[in-house]
Amino acid sequence: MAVTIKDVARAAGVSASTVTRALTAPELVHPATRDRVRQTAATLGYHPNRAARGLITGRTGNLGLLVPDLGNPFFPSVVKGVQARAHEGDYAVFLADTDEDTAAEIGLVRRLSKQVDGIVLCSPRMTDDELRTLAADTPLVLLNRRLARVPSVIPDFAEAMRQAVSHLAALGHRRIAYVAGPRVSWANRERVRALRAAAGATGVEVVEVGNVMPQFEGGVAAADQVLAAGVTAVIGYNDLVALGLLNRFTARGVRVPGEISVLGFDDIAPAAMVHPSLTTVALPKEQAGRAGVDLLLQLLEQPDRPAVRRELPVQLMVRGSTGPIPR
Amino acid sequence: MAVTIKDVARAAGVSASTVTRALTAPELVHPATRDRVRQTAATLGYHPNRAARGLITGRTGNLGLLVPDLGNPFFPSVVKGVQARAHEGDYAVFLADTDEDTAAEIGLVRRLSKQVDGIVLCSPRMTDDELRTLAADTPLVLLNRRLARVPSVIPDFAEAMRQAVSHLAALGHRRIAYVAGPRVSWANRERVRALRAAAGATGVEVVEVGNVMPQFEGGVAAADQVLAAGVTAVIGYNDLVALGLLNRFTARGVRVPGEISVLGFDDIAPAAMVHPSLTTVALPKEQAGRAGVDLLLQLLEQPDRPAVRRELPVQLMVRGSTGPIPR
DNA sequence: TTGAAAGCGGTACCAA
DNA sequence: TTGGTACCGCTTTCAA
Repeated sequence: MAVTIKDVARAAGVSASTVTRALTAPELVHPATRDRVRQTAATLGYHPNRAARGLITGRTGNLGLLVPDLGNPFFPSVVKGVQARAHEGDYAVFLADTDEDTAAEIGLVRRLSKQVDGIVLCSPRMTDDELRTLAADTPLVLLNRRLARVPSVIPDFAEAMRQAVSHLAALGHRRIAYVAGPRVSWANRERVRALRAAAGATGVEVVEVGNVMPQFEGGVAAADQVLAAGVTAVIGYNDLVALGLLNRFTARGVRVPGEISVLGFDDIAPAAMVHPSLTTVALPKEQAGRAGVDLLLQLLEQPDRPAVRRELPVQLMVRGSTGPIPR
Repeated sequence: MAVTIKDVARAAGVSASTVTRALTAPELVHPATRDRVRQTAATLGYHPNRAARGLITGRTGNLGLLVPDLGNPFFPSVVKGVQARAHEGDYAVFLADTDEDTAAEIGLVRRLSKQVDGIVLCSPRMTDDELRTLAADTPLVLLNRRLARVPSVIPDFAEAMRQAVSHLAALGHRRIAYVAGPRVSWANRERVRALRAAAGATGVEVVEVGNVMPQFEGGVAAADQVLAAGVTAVIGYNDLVALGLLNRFTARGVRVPGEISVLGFDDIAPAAMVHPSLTTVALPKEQAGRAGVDLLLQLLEQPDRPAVRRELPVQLMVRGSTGPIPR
C-alpha cells in the first residue's frame, strides 16, 4: 500500500493538517516542525495523491491534450512541446489521439475534462459551435485553430504562404498547383485563403487539386492530377502530402526539381531525410505546444481575462525539391 | 460547475447510493428506478468523477505509458496501439516522453503511479534492478524489454535477424556491417546477439560500427565508417539509422543498392517514403501496444498470476534498398 | 429494493 | 503555530 499523509503524520508526531502545511505552505509552520515533517515524508517516500487533492482544491495537476493523428510526425513534435512545458509547471499530460474522428474528439474532451484542469486541443476537426459548447465547460486552448473568445496559438499562415509563393515566383514559376487537405480542416481553409492572397499579389496562377487526406498516400494519389494540370510547381497541404507527391514523381521518372518543383508545410523530420530533400515552410511545433500550455496556465490563473491569441513565426526552409522553372 | 451524483440523485428523487447502483450494478435496483436514474443522468450530462471513484475503489481507470522518444515514428505507432486498446477497455492514457533520459524515466513512473492503475513501459533504458524496484510498487508491463517475473511483450528478435541475414546472404553478401544503437538499449544488445548467431549460421562476416544514437543523424554519422569498412551491405540499428545511412550514401554518390545494400528494423512510415525505399524488418508496433495493455489488464485482474511473456511475429519487407552484391 | 452513514486521501477553516 | 473537523465526489457496508 502507498504511504499516505496519515502515515507521515503519525511518524512525525503531528497532525495531518500540519503535514499538509509543511509541504504546501512552509511559512505557516515552525521551521523545526517543518524540517522534521519534510524529512519524515522523504524517508517514507510520501507523495501526495493528486487525485485526492484535486477533489478538494479543484486542481488535479493534470492537463489534457488531443491530437488528430500521432502518425503525422507534426503532432509528436507538438506533444513534446506540451509535455516539456507541462512538466516544468509540475503538470502531467493526458494524451489522446482522435484518429481524425470528430465524434471521438468531443467524447474524449468530455471524458478527460473531469480528470484535468484544462485541455489543449490541437487542430480540432469539430465545428465552431461544438468547440464553443465545450469551451463553456472546460478551460480550453486551441492549437492551429482560431475561435473568438477562446485562447489560441496559430502559425502565421499568411506569412507562410507569402514566403512559399514568393520563393516559387522568384524561381520563375507562374502557374502552380495546390493539393488541398481535408475540407473540415481549418488550417486547410486558411492556407487556401492565404494562397489566393499571395498568388494574387505576385501574379501567380493557382490550380487546386484535391481534397486529399493529410497523409503520404494523399500526395501519391494527387500526383498524377498535378502532372496533368500542366504546372511547373506544386504546394502540398503539408509535408506528408508533399512527400507523397515527390515519391510518385520520382517513381514516374519525373525529375524534381528539374521538371517540377515541390513545396510542403510543417518541416517534419522526414522532409530532410528524402532525396531530393523537401523545401518546406517550417511551422513552430514544440514552440506551439509550449505556448499552448502557457496560455492554458494563464487561463487557469485568471479565468476572466480576455482570451489571448498568439501568432507564431514561420520560416521557409529552402532545400532540394524546388528550383528554377524548366526551360 | 460539473454535475455531480447529488444533482442526479435530487433530480431523480433518489439517494446518491441508488444512483451509483443504477449505473454500476444495475441488477441491484428496480428496473423502473434504474431507467429513471439513467435517463436523468443522461439528460443532465452526468459522468462520474473517476478520480473520486478511484479514491475509494482503488481503481482510477487510467493507464500510464512511457516512451523514450516520440520523435521516432516507431513510438507513436505503439502509442496508437496502446490508446486503441485502452479506450476499448474504457481506460484513459497518461503519456510521457522520457527523452532517452533514465533519471526522468524513474521519476515519471513514480509521479504517474499514483494516478494510474498500471504502467506500460516502452523500451525502458533503466537497469534491471531499477525496473524491479518499480515493479514491486506498481503494476508494470514492459515493451521491448525482457525481465524475469515482469510481464513483457517483445518482438521475435532472433527471427528478425535470421530473416535479415538470410536475405542478404541469398543476395550474395558475405561481409556486412551493423551500426549499433545505444549501449543501454536492451534491444540493441539483443540484436547484436541475434546477429552473431544468424551470421555464424550463414557464414557471413560482421563488422560492428557505433554505437550511435538511434536517430537519423546517427546513421548519417556512421555512413562513412561503413563505407571505409569495405562491406557490401549494412544493417542499421533501426530504420532511422538506416535512413541516415541511405541519405549519406546518396549524398556521396554511392549507389544503393548498386554499390551497397541497406537494411533497417521497425518499418516506420518514412521507410516507404524515400527513394530507393528501405528494406526493413517490420516489427509489430500497434500490435505490441495492444498486447501490452492486454497483459496489464490481466495483471490488474489477477495480480498473482505468473508473469506472461509474449513474443510477437516479425516480417521482412523487401524493398528497393537491398540487391545482389556488386560485381 | 432503498437510504443513511462511514470513509478513501487530502485540504481548508476555525478555534485553541 | 498547531489540531480538530468538515467536506470534495463517490462507493460500500449495514439496516431498514
